[in-house]
Amino acid sequence: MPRPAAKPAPPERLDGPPASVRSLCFEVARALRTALDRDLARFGLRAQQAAVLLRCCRRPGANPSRLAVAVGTDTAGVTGLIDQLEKKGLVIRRPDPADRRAVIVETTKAGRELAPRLREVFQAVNETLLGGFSPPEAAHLEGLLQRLLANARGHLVEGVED
Amino acid sequence: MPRPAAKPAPPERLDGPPASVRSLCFEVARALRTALDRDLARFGLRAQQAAVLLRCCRRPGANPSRLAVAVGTDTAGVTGLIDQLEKKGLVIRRPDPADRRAVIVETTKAGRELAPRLREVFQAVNETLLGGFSPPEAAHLEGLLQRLLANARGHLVEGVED
DNA sequence: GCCAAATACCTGTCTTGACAGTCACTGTCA
DNA sequence: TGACAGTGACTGTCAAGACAGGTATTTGGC
Repeated sequence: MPRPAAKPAPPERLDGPPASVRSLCFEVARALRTALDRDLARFGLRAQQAAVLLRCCRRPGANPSRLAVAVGTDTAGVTGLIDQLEKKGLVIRRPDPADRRAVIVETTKAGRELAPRLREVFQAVNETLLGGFSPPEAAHLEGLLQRLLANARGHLVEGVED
Repeated sequence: MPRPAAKPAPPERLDGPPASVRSLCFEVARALRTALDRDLARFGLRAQQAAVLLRCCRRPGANPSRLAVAVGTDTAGVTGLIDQLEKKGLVIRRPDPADRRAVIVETTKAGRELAPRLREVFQAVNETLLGGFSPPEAAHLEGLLQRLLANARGHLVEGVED
């Protein structure tokens, strides 16, 4: 069951050196997730559950492995998310006829009907997030974030050879 | 006990519309946390535990409320983090003589000795993250992230009056 | 065709984030 | 002084991220 409403930690500057890029990334992500969870609460869903549902709608024939990559977790996490969505009657698991290890996740009628309203929530959050950004500015920001992401993932890969 | 090493989800592009700013924020935060956790694992700490410890070192006389704001969670979360650090012998709780409700979190000798090495890890991740960014570019990015954060938090506050 | 390796999914564990609820204590105001 | 709202910390609950380990199935090499 999703949280009713959230009173997130009060904004405040913390670090001696003004908030680093690193901590800003964490704070933005946290605020975003909280906003999504709160706005999705009236549909009885959390952000990740909604993301999985939308993904299933957009790309029929979804399986847990691909869903995991799409929503940024692993197959174990997706197993739980699908469990919840199945309990709510929004998706069903079906055995894959082509591969008996695999599972196909299909949306139910209820799931497909809910999807557009969830998309609106994501859309609204996206727009609020970029409020005051001109389209070229937003595109620029996107490029910068891509570079951050590449750097962060690079740091991960580097260390593997320890 | 911290995770030994991490094999994060393979990088891949997912969304029809190229990754949105929103999902990029999530992905960057996730990659960052994983990187920190992995690099801190050899000290037996997770990112949040290390953040709390460093905060206690930097600002002696820390209490859970302020720590919560500093590391981006609530007092309940901090209670758990302090529990872990106390079990590891890196901090101790002391009653606040001035306010019998309150607690002062102090670093132990072991905690203070560990701190510089933790700082190095955070520093290294910060530098990797900003690899290829010139100082003015990094400052610019910081400003953009501040705007994102304000927007995301604004969206939260907006909705409260529903 | 057979066996080992890889793959797909699941279960269980640990940690964290975000609450709600509780208790003890403080500060204030009548 | 005595009631009372507010505060600080804690407990408990639920969902999620990130693993390890396990089972069933497929695939590739021989």
